Amino acid sequence: MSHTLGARQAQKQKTRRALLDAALGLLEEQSLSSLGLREVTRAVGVAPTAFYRHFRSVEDLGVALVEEALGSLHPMIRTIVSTTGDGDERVARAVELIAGHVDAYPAHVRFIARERHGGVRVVRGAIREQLALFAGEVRDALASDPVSLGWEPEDLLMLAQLYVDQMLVTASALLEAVGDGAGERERVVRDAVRRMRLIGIGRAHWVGGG
Amino acid sequence: MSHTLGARQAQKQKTRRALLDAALGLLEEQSLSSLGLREVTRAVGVAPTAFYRHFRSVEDLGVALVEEALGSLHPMIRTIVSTTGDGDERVARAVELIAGHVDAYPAHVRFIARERHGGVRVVRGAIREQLALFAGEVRDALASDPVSLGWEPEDLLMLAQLYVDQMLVTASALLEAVGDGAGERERVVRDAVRRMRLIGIGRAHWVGGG
DNA sequence: AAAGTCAGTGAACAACTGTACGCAAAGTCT
DNA sequence: AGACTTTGCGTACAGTTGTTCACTGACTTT
Repeated sequence: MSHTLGARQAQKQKTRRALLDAALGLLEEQSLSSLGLREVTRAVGVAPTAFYRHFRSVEDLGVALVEEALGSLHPMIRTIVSTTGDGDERVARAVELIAGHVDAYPAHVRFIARERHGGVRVVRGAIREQLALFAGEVRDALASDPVSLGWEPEDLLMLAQLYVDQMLVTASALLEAVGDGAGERERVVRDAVRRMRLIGIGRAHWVGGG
Repeated sequence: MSHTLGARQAQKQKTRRALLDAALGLLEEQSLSSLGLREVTRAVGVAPTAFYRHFRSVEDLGVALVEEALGSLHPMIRTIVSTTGDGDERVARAVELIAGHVDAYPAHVRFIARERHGGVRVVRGAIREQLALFAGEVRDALASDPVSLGWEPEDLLMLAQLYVDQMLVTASALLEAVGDGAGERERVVRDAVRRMRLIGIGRAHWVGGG
């Protein structure tokens, strides 16, 4: 069924990639709901109608971008979550990992930050779904940690969501910081570390019920 | 200088309001960078060219919306911040206040959440600026609290930003919850309260330096 | 009462949009 | 080798967009 992906499929994938990349580039300075199909094909250098061979609409392309941007992030989540060591070390390691990802895929990060609350319903839904998966993974990791012994399941999920949100806030802050001076980036990283540390302290002294 | 604002100016203000409201309505299901000038005037029932009598462009209208949506929020910030009482009471009061605001001005809240990372640079800048003002106010309030005695100024601002971010996260979560069942809303409120409480606990046990 | 201001009009413009249709040509299968 | 499939092309259409211009008519000022 899958020898080496015939030259036919290969070319198709290539065009598809080009469309996705061009869209991602254009989305650095606008949002998905204003992105035109023709705009994308023009940037790639193919006829407008070629678009339909790959996506049913721009919204469809948006969903594909979500899966690409967030689907590939699961390994990183697991890496962060399974990192051993002292609390502060873990936080620093996690923020470094996030910063590295932002440097490597800035357009993906910007896209997610922008479209998470953006104007396209299905894309918002796709992002929400992926983030819920992340929160689930983080919660499971938190659950298998002695610190979480007295915790109720509900509170664990709450904390996991807080961590996921912080991850996004940090990523988006880093993105905004690349424009400003070089020192700005370090300031953002330091701030992110301290936010995470404060949350960690809250976690350590948490008392359920209330 | 301001007798009773002649019938001329009054009518102008009325149309301006209509434009802002129509735009706000249209922005519930799309983002600013895809909002057309003609779309807005059509919704109001005036000629496209009338738009220019009030705003230079749609971006301009966006900035006006930011000032309207966030400028009017300063009193609420001060109310939250100056509320006295036990920690948990304050948190519950604050979340209630936020929830009330979301109920009263859902379109404004949606607009801010959407355009904070949206595709229009000047609007992002305007929002960022207002949020920085909020963070400053919160920091000042935190500074004049005995709990913050050992705190460095930098850390106080960090905490203030964390609170402001949480406010937005809560507001946007409440917005998404109105569609789902009635119980969903209470769940979101409970979650928000616990997040804020956890942060408060982290604050109480914070140790600077490190 | 006359002169001036100015919010809103309506027609016209070039440029753009998404989508439908049939065609070409290259890859794949029998 | 021949039949089939399918990616991409070109043309065309109706509808939309932002912006310009000269205009009307109600309100203000003198």
